[in-house]
Amino acid sequence: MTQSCGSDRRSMFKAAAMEIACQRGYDGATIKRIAERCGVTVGSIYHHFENKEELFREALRERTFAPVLEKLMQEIAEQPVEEGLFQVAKGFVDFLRERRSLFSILVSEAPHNPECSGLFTEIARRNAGMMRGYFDGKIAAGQLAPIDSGIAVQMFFGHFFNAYLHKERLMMEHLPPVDDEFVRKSIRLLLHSWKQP
Amino acid sequence: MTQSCGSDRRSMFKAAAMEIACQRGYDGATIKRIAERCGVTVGSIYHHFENKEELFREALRERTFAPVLEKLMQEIAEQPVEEGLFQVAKGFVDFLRERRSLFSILVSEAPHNPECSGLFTEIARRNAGMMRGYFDGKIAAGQLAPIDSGIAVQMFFGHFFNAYLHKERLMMEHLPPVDDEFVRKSIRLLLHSWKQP
Amino acid sequence: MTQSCGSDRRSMFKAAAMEIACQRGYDGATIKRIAERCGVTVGSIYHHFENKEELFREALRERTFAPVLEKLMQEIAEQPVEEGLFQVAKGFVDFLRERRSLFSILVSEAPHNPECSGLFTEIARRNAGMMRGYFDGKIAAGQLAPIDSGIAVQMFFGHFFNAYLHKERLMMEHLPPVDDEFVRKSIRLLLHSWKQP
Amino acid sequence: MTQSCGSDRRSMFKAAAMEIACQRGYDGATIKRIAERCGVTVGSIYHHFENKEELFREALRERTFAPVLEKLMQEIAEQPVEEGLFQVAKGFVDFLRERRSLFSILVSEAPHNPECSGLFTEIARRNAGMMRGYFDGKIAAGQLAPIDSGIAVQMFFGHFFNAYLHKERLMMEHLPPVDDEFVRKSIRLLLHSWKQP
DNA sequence: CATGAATGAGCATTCATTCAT
DNA sequence: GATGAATGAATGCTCATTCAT
Repeated sequence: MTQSCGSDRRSMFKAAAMEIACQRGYDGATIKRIAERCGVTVGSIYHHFENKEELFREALRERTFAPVLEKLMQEIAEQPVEEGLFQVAKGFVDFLRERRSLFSILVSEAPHNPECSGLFTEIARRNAGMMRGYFDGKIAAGQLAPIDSGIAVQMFFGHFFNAYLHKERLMMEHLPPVDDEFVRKSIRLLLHSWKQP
Repeated sequence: MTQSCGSDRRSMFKAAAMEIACQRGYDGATIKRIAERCGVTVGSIYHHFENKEELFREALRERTFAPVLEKLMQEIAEQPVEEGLFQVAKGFVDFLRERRSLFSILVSEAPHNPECSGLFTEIARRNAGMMRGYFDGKIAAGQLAPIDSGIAVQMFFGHFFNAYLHKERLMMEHLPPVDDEFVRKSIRLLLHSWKQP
Repeated sequence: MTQSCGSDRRSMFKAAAMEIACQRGYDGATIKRIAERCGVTVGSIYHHFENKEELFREALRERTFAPVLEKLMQEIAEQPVEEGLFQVAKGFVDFLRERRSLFSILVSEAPHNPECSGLFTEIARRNAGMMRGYFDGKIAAGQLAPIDSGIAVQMFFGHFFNAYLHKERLMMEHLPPVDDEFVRKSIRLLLHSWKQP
Repeated sequence: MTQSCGSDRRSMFKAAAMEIACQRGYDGATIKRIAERCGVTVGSIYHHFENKEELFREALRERTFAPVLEKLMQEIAEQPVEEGLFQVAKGFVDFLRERRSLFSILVSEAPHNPECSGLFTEIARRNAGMMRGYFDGKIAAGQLAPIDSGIAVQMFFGHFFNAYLHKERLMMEHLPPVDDEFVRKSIRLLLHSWKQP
C-alpha cells in the first residue's frame, strides 16, 4: 500500500512533467510548475526524485512505442502488407498524439543532452529492429520486393513522425490532417511506384 | 566600408548564435556565451540587435533552403526525375549539414514559440510549394504516375530531414551514413514499387 | 504561528522596501538592496512576492492615512474647528513623518507609473472625501463661512504636505520646523482673514 | 557663430532632456533616449556635457521661476493685493505647465540627490524671498493684516504647486481644473476668513 | 564635432536544488 | 512524506560612460 501510494505520487509527477514539457519544452517544464500542477511544493518532488533529470529520464523511459509495436506486430502478422502497415502507422500516430511530449522532448533535448540522446537511440533502435524484422519477413515471403529494409523503416516511421510533427506540433495549417485517409494515401505512396509504368 | 564593417559585426553575431544554438539549443545559446565566442561583452550585442529574438530571427531568415532550391530547380528541369530528385536531396542534406542549426532550432523552439513556428511554416511552405510544382510538372509530362504531390513532397523532404537528424544530430551510430549511396537508395525506394509485382 | 511567521517575513520585506525607497527612490530600492538589508538573498524575496511591483503595491496600500483620519474624525467631531483642524493636521504630519516613504514614492513614481498613480488617486480621494464632509458639516452648523470645501481641503492637506516635504524631505534649512507652533500658525492663517478689516 | 552653434546644440540637448524626464522621470530619461530625440548619437551628448548630471543641472538652473517672478513683481506693485496675487499665481501655474519637468524632477530626485536638493532649495529660497518682501510691503502699507509672511508664502506657492501636481501631473480626474476660476477662488479662500464672523 | 562600437556594472527575475521543521 | 524558506548562479537586458576613428 505504502509503496503503491509512493508509486502513484511518482507517476503523477512524471505525468505532469510530460504534460508541461509538451506545452513549454524541457526548459519550460520547471520543477515549480510541475509541483504546482500536482498541488504540492517543490520539495515534495525532490523527495521522490533525485533531480529533474531523473524525473524526466524515468518518465520518458515509460512512454515508449516499443510495447505498443510489439502487440501490433502479432496482430498484423497474418494481414496483407498494406493493411499491416496501416495498423502500425495508425498506432504510431495515435501514440505520438497521446504521449505527444515524448518525441518533442527528445528531438529538442537530444542534440545537446547526451543522456537524452542515448535514451532516444535505444528506443528508436528497438522499434526499428522490430519493424525491420517485419519487412524482412515480408520480403522473404515474397510479398515485398527485395528493398533495403533499413532505409524502408526509416522512411516509414520518419514520414509519419514528420507529418505529425509539422501538422500537430508546429501547427502548419496548410498541411492535410494526419487522419486515416492521410495514412492510407501515404502507405499507397510508399508501396506503389511513383513512376509511370 | 563603414557599413560593411557594421554588417560584419552583425553577421559575426548571427553566425556565433547559430553555432552555439546548434550545440546547446536556443535556451542554451545565451547572449553571454555568444558574446564570449565573439570576444566582446553582452552590451555589444545589444548595440547591434534589439534583443535575442531579433538576433535569431534575422539569423534564421538568412539561412533558408529556398534560394538553394530555386537554383536547383532550374538546373534539374531537363533531367530525368531520378537524377533531379537526387540533386535536390543532396542539396538539401548538404544544406542541413552546413547550416545545421536552422532546423534543429526551429524544431526545438517552434512548438512553444509562436513566432518561431510562424517562421518555420513560412519557410517550409515556400519550399514545399516549389517542390510540388516540380512533381506536378513531371506528372503532367507523364514521367510520374498521378500521385498525391502534396504528400509526396512531405515524404521526400521528411525522409532526408529525418535521416540527417537521427544520424548526424542525434548521433545514432547504428544508422547508415547519409551519403550519396544512401540518397540514391532512398530515391529508388520512393520511386519504385515496394511490392512484388 | 506558522502563518504569522510567513507574515512576518512579508512585513519585514515591505518595511525594508519602504525604508530604502524613502532614501533612494523607487528605482534606487533594488531587490538586492532590500534583500541585503533583511539579511537574505534576492531569491527569498521572490519566494514571498510575485515581483517588485507587488511588493510595493502591498506595502503602499498598508501605509495609508485613511484609517488614521477616520479615527481622528470621530475624536474631533465635538471640538471647535480650530482645535479639530489642529488635531488632523498634527496627525497628518506625524503620519508623513513615520511612514515617510509613502508620499515620496507616490509623488516620484506616479507621473510615469499609471498603477502607482491610480493607487495615489484612490487614497487621496478617500481622505479628501472625509475631510470635505467635515468642512461641509461645519459650514452647515454655521461654524464656518460658506467656503468652497473642495478647494479648502486641497489647501489644507496641500499646505502641510508641502511644508513637510520641503522641510524634512528636501531638507530646506531656512524653513521653520514643522512643529506644533507651525501647525497652529498655519491654521490661524487659514481660518482668519489675511486682509486688514 | 561657432559658439552660438555649440550653444544651440547644448540647448537642444537640455530641452530634450527636460521633455523626456517630464514624461518618464529622471531615471527614465536615458542618454540614449535624449540622443535619439535629438537625432544624434550618445557620444555627441558627451561631447557637450561632462555627464548626465551636468546636463540636468544646467537644464534645471535655466528653467527657474525667479526671472518670471521678478518681472511680475514690478507689474503688480501698484495693484490691489487680490489682483496682484492672482497675477502671480497665474504666472506660477503657467510656468509649471510650460516647464513642467522642473518641479517634477526636483521633487522626485531631490530626496535622494543632495545636489538636486541644493539646487531646489536655492531656487525656492529666492522666490520665497521675493514673495515675502511683497507680503511684508503690503502689511506695512496696511493692506494686509500682520500675518506671518513666511508661512503665508509657503501656503501660497504650496497650494498652487499642489493643485497643479495633483491635477495635471498625477492626473486626478476628480479634482477641478487649475484654471482662472480655480485661482481666483483659491486666493479668495486665502485672503478672507474661513470662519463665520 | 559626431559616430559607432564597446564596456562593465547593475537590475528584475528565474530556477534547480537544499534543508530544517 | 511534505512544506516553506532560502540559496546562488544564471539570464535577458539596460545604461552611463569611454574612445578610436
